[in-house]
Order: sequence, then structure tokens, then C-alpha cells
Amino acid sequence: MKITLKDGTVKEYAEAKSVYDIAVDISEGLARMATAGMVDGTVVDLRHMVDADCELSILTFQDKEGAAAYRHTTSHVLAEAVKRLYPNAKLAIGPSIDDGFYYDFDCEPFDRAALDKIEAEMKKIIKEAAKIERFTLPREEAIALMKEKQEPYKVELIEDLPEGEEISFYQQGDFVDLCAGPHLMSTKPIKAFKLISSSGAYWRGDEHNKMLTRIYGTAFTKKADLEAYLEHLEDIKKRDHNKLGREMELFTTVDVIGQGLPLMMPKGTKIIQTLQRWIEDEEEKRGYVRTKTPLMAKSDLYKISGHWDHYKEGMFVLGDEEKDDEVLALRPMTCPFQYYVYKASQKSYRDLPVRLGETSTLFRKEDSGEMHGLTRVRQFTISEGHLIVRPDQMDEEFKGCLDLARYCLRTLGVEEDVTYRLSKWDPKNKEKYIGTEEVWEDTQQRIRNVLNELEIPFYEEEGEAAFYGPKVDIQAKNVYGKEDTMITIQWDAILAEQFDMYYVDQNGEKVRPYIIHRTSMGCYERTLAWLIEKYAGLFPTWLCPEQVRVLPISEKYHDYAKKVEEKLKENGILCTVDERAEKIGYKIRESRLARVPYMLVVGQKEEEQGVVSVRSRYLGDEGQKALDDFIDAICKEIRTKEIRKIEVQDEQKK
RNA sequence: GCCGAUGUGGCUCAAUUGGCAGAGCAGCUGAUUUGUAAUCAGCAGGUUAUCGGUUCAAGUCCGAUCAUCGGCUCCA
Repeated sequence: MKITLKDGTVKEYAEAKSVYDIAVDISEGLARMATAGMVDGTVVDLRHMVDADCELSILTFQDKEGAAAYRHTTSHVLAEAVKRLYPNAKLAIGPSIDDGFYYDFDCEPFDRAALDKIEAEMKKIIKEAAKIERFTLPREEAIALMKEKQEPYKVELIEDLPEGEEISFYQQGDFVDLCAGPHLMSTKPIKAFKLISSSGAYWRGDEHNKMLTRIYGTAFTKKADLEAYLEHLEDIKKRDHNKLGREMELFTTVDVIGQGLPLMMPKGTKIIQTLQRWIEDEEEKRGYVRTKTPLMAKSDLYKISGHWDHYKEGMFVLGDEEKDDEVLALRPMTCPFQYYVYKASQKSYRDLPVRLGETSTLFRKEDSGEMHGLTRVRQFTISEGHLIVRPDQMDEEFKGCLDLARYCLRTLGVEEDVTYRLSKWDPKNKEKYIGTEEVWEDTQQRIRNVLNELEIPFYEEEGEAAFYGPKVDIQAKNVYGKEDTMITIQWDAILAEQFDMYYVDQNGEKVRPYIIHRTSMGCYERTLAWLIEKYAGLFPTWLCPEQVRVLPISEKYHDYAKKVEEKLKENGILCTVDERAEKIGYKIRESRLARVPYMLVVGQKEEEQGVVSVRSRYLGDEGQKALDDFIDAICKEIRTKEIRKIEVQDEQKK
């Protein structure tokens, strides 16, 4: 048989040979680093016997799948250590994840001291350098083995495997684990690992099941890489909006006000105001009209919309149905309110599309454990909108919404940081959705076509659709790698019926419109959180709550500094003067810590010449250009009449 | 909602393991009028998240509540 390697060389063998042996044949060095193999695009174990012509890659830690195998083996070492120290712990599952691995156990929770102890035991196990062996068993024997080992979770896993599936085990020393693999040949190559944290996790991710104890860890082939990774974890914490946003006095929380109810401070409010004014104006340019609808409504409204039956737990209800004649609820969404704006007058086919925009505050009674900084809150404000359109306008309007969303992302400088998800229904759970299979499949195809036409790369996910239709969700990750929806555009061919919305067509017939539910830039609080992390607090100048700080050298130059401030303010620049009796070095330090993009130092020299000395936080050519743009675009008048830059000092960002 | 950790002046942290709550920064007052990352001195600031318990004595131990953080689940 002929085996073609990654670099194109061909190896020929007379009989079947394991991936590991082939690696040894290529080079001892490669074999030492090998963690798995890939045969014709499929990841295989090192023990996999190659018995036919194929393309083969030997995977190492440098490959994504190779790193996964390496870390997966580390998770087995973890499991063995836990079983040695806590023989009563039951094993659940222990996969590799993006930057590491975890293992779930049914046992008492671990504290840091326990984790340290487990780490020490793992080191011992690795030192023992046990060979890892793979074997398979028929279903009944596999179950019997796991019953003998008193591992009920493993028994359950085997019972759920489809009939006829090969059931494989990996054994290192006395430790046996049900596992599909792949794994290293022994525990020895694990060089650098760390148990990061311990937390609870439901068995099989279902909240009705028992809560198990999960240990997260990571592993690398070099100690230096592990240390760099741990340092990186510390670094990203510094960008965490929840920490930085408080430090920068953008928002705060107060115990007696409550969970998920952050207070926006003046600086944070300024940023949100800038965003909001920009978005509202942009939407108007694109043919939206604005509405302002109530923040609450009678329960009757939510009964029509279906929320009363399906979402009552998630709403703040005012009044008691038993006692009060009138029960109100704070709104968790804007849809029906804007529908009634549409319904208030009769619409002709000529009136469509109707594009309604609203800066809309919503209330959702999130569970107590769900709130997080500015990204998951109980009250938030979104750039909400509904387009009521004729079916024939749907594709174009949907495109328009995507274009607006992309314009927003581009302007905020985050277009490279998002992924587009086509959120589809789940054909296995039809009862969760309204509408026929045909309509769903057809609609999803139309959205696919729109995305393709706009050349937007996207991925698809089942079970993420709204109950009334599929949608495009624009997703972004926070500093910890956790993903959130920033923007959503939803296709709805159904709710118009429920709310009896119609327009009159050419023939005088009443026709149901389609609806697009969408946000242009999503939730302001969440967007602010995203921008804090993206820019580590160094916002683009147009978003900064303080764009320029004038720093007089001494009291003698306060009048001149005031003059400069006035000129800048006349030009719409957010500007302050630092009039404290401090040394210039101190004022610069404070300005920097406040992340003010431009500092204008003024003293005798500047006053005499009618200029300012500019100090910018930006770097190199980019900084010079930003400064030029800044002055050209906004300070044209100032520069030509009184102030021009005489000096620019770039600074190291660190 | 579930598992776990944490909670000390505005902020960052200390308090010899149950024995007089303390420091730096910030704030205020005074002096200094300064040329590109911290001028000096003084003053004030606390019911140790809240409520309850154990104890001669609680920031420290126990319980409850609230909040924050890391996860799980959820995000219609």
C-alpha cells in the first residue's frame, strides 16, 4: 500500500502498519512528538492500523487536533489522580476544549488546596510514565466492566451508544477509562500542565440532572508556553470590561439597587449617548421613522403575543392577577408595541416597507446567577427596529438590515471580530416552532442566498432560531472567549397573522405583510462592554467622553488654556482644562491614566506663538495620521486661525 | 435557579490565625507656580456588605440574607 505524507513523499509498506510505527519510520523525533494521526482528513489514534492507500499526517501539539489529543490525555491523568486520592469519586466525562481540558466527577467540590494536591499526584503519575493501551469490548462486556468498576455514568454512556458502535477503552497502569480517543502512547510526554479552576456542571448539561464537580485545566509541551498562557490569562483580565469599566468610572453597581441593574456614570453615559445619536441619525438616513412606545403594558397584550403563556417567568409583572383588576408587565421586547404603531392606520402596498426604529429599553427577569457586568443585565436599551414589508420586498430589506449592521461594525472598528450565524430551527423539535417544514426550509434557503450574495462568510446552527422564524445572529467573543449575540436580524412570516396586520394590495385585497425584527448595533450596554475590551479602554477619539485635555504649565497660562478650550468646544470637541496647581508631569500622568487621547500642553512658548503642544497617546505613523485627521476634520478653524501643532510626542502604549 | 469562591475607608491591600482596625493612592487644608508619567506637609475618612448567633472578647468562628466573581443551565 502507498501512503502519501503531508510533504508529498510516498511511503510504501507491504502490510498494515500503525500510525505510530509509521511516525517512527519517518523519524524518531517525530514519533516522540506525535499525538495523533490524520488519515484522509479523519483524526485517528496513533495505534490505528493503516491498511490501505491513503494520505497521512502525523499530528503533533502544533496541530489543533494534535493539541486536543495531548490535552485529552492530560485529562485522563487528572482522572486517575482524582481516583487515587478520592476513590469514591465517580467518573463522568473529560474532553479537551479550546485552550485546555476538563473532567467531571461526581464527588465533593474541590478547593484550591485539593487542586494543588491533585496536581502533585498527576506529576507522580506522569513520572511513572505508564504505557497507554487501547482495547475494545463488546457492549455487554463493556457494561459489565464499568459496573465492576462502579462507574454508573460510564454505564449510562455505553448504554446510549448506538448498537454496533465500537466501544473502546484506554488503560494506563490500573486506570481504565471509556474513551473514543485518540490518546498519546504514554503519559510521559506531558510536560507542563495546570489545574485552573473547579466548578459545578450538570451531568450531560441538563439542569434536571445531578450537579457534578468539574475541574478545568490546561497543558502544554513546554513550561514556557504554559507560563505564557497563564500570563495571558492575567493580561486579559485587565481588559475585562467589568473591571476596567468600573476603574474608568464608566459604570458602577450598588448592592441596594440590585443585581443586573448597573448605573451608567457620566463618562459611560457620554459614550452611549454618542453611539445612540449616531445610530438614530444613521437609521433616519436609511428610511427609518422613529417611535417611542410604553415600557409596560397590560397583561392582555402579552396574552396576544404569547409571552404570558411562554415567558411570564422572564417578565417583571406589576400587580396580582388574583387581587387586582389591572395587571401590567414591564416589556421584555418591543415587537407588539411597534405592531400597533403600524396597525394604527390602514396601509397600502405603496406604503411598504414601513421601517420603524426605536431606542428601546427592555426588562428581563434573568435568573440570579446569570447577570454579568454590562453584558447580561435586567434592564437594557437596544437599537430596536421592525420592518413591515411586502413578501416581494423581503430579500432586499433583509439585505438592507445586514448592510446597516455591517456599517455599524465597520464604524466601530470591530468588523473583523464577529462571526455570522444562520440560526435555524430544529427539525427534531418541531413543536417549539410555528409554521411548516416547507416554509422553514424555504426561508432558511432564502437567507442563505442573501448571505452568499453579500459574500458574508457564515456558519449554521440548528435550534437557535426564534419560534417564529430563522435569523442571522452576529456573534462576538469577550476577553474570556465567551460568545454573545451583538446584533440580530430575524425573518418573520408568521406574527403578522397573530396580530392581524395587513396591507391592501393592487387588487384591493387584504394581504399579510412579512416582518423583520432587527437591531442595528444591538444593546448599548453590551456594545459598550465589547468596546471597552476591544480597545482596552483606549476608545477611538470620536467615542471618548473626554477627547482633549488642556494642560497649562502654571496658573499664568490658565487664561490662554481657557481660550483653547473654548475654541475646541465651539468645534464640538469634548474638552477640559486641568487647572490644578500641579506639575506638568503629574497632569500628564493623570491624563494618561484617564485615557484621554489628546493632551495639549500650553505655557509661555505656546501663548506667545498662539499654538499648543500636542501629546497624543497614539503611536508612530498611525498616531500621526490620527492626529492629522483629528485636526483636519474637526479643528480646521482652530488650526488656521490660532492654533497649530508644533510638536507631537508619541507615547509607548504600555 | 444550581456548584464554588469572595466581601475591611472612594480605590488597591494589611491586621502575627479570636485580643486596641492599619498603610499607600485618591479626598480636604496649607505651602509650592512648576515644561512632558507621581512636589511637600498636615487633616479627615470605618457599626469590617447586612442581620442574627457562639465567646470574657469576633474583621477573624457559625447561620441567614444581599452583592461581586468563576463555572453550569438559561438567554423566549
